[in-house]
Amino acid sequence: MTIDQLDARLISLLAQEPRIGVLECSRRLNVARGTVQARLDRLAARGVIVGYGPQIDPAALGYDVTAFVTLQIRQVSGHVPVVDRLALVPEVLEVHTITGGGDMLCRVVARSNADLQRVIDLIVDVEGVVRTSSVIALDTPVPYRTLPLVAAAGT
Amino acid sequence: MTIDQLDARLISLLAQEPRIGVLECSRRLNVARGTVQARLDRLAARGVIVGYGPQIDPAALGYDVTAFVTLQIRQVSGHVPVVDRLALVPEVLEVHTITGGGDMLCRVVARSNADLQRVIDLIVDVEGVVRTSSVIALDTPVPYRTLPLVAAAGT
DNA sequence: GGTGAAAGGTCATTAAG
DNA sequence: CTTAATGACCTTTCACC
Repeated sequence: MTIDQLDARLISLLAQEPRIGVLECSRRLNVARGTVQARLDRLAARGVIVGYGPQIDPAALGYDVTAFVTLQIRQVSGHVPVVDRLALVPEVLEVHTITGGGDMLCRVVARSNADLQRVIDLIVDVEGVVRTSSVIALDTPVPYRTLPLVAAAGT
Repeated sequence: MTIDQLDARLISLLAQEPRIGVLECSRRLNVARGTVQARLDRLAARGVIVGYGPQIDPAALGYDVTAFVTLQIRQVSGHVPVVDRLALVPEVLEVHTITGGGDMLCRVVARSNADLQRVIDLIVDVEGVVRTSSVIALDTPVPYRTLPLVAAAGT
C-alpha cells in the first residue's frame, strides 16, 4: 500500500523535468526502460499518479486574489444540491465538507477584491447557503506541493 | 494580459488527454503544428502553464486525512522563520498568510486521525506558533480544478 | 533490437492587427 | 509595420512491436 524509493525517485525526476520520456528516465535512474514503464503503469493504475495535465496558475490569468470561504448551510436541504450549484461557479476551485463550526470550505479566486465580492455574492445566492465567512490569502509562502510527501512515503 | 479561445481549447484538450502530443493537438484543433507549439511556449513563458509534472494523489499514498490548520503566530518573531520550519514538514502541503483572526492557513495531510495529531504537534512545536485551530476535510465533492476558470478566461 | 512516428528547430510566405 | 499563422524541410529521439 505504499511506494518504494525507486518510485519516489521516478516521480521526483518527472516532476523536475516533465518533458523527458521513459527512455531518458531509465538512463537517469540506471534502470531498464521496461522497469520505468512498468513502474509508471503501476503508479497510474494504483491512482498515485492521477495525471500529467498542464498545471495552471490562476494569478497568471489575472485572478490575483485567493480566498478561503467557509459556508454554513441549511442542514435540512443536504449538501449535495449546494455543491452542484457551487461547482457551476468557475472561480470556485475546490470544495470540502468539513468538521467544526462551518459546514463547507471553498477555495475561490477573483480578479480583485471588488471581484471577490461578486464571487462571494454568487456563493451566498446559492440555495441552502445560510452564511459565509471569508479569509483572504495575502501570500502563499509554500505553494501546493507533494514532492516532500512522496519522498517521505518512499523511505 | 489574458488568453484567447484557442489557448483555452488547447489547455482543455491537454488537460483531458495529457498523453497526446503537439502534432495530435494541432490535428484536433485544426491549426498548424507550429501554432500549437508557439501557443504552448507563450503560455509557459507567461507563467500560465506552470508545468506538466505528474499529479500525485496523497490518499493513494496512504494519506487519507486532509485538514486545514489555522495558525496564530507570535508577531514579534515575524512569519518567515515559521514558514521555513513548516516547509520542513512533508505533510504540510501548502501555507498561506491570511487576513482575519488567524495569521496562517496550512493544508496538511496525515495517515489517520491519530497521525494528524502527530503532524499538528510538529506544527505547534514550531518556534513562534502560539496556537492552532484545525478543521478536518470529511469529503471533497469538488476537487481542485482550474479548467472552468480557463474556459471563463478564454471567453 | 529494429522501425515507423513524432518532437523540435528553422525558414519563407502569407495574412491580419 | 508588427505580430502571428502556415506549410515545408530536416535531424534527433522516442515509443511500440
